[in-house]
Amino acid sequence: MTRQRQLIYKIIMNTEGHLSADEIFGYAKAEMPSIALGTVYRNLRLMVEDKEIRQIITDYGPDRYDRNMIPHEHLHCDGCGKLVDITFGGLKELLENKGEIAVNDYQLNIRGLCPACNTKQKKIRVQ
Amino acid sequence: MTRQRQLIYKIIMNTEGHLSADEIFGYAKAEMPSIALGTVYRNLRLMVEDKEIRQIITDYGPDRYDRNMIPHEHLHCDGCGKLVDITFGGLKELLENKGEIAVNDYQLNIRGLCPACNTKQKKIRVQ
DNA sequence: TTAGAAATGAGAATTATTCCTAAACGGAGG
DNA sequence: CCTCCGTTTAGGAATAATTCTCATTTCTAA
Repeated sequence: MTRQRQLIYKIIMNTEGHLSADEIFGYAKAEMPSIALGTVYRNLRLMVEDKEIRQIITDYGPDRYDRNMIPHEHLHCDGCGKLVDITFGGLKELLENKGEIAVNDYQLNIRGLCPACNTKQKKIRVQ
Repeated sequence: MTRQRQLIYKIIMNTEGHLSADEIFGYAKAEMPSIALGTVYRNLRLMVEDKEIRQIITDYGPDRYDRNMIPHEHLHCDGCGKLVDITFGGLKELLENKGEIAVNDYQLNIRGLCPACNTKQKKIRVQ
């Protein structure tokens, strides 16, 4: 494992949120000014293939990368604009039973309101 | 509604599968050689906004467009390579009940085996 | 220590999509 | 039918994200 790959891995592991390749490149460049964007992309792809990290494909910008390998869903909140993790256990099994299919991997992207914004919204409605 | 938009709409409605913008452009050009790719993209975006058609974002190539507005999921089969529609009713409600969120829209992309390939696979295992 | 393999840095190339602008179209009112 | 005016188009340039190329550098193991 190269120094570059170690650094990229460390950055993702030390970050709570969801980083884009360019953001990771920015942080990496601060510690290792000679690193190239292509190296970041190559290593991200390799890590995704090795299932060390998770890739989130969205419809409103660049892909994002996530240290959380526990299967979970992503919610793009129309209220606060954030990309939020949602855990919804057993979806894989549910899909396999209902659909007569085999699921190797899946990605569920939701657009809607996160728990916080949804609660706010309900209160407004009640008033 | 312009002739261009009518043509694009007709092409999508007359196609069973999932077309990319470039494929739609190809069919449209056959009937109206002067049509521009930008026009195809613009009208596709407008139709998606008006919910006349559905956009499928994938992780292995260009976006695809689908006439089927009934909520459904997409399965990219590792066996035969096809992009298959899967209908799995009530997922929206399930998500809203479990997650305390509001769902405006969602997109579920599965990678795995379609019913046909899955059945084949099972038979092989049994033998 | 050195040959061969693997990974890097720098930037060109590719892919998918959006943006820009002058020209063409279309339909409401005369 | 004209003509005006807002809308849409064609064509191509621009952009954004990502991958590719290749000479150079860095590892690895004999």
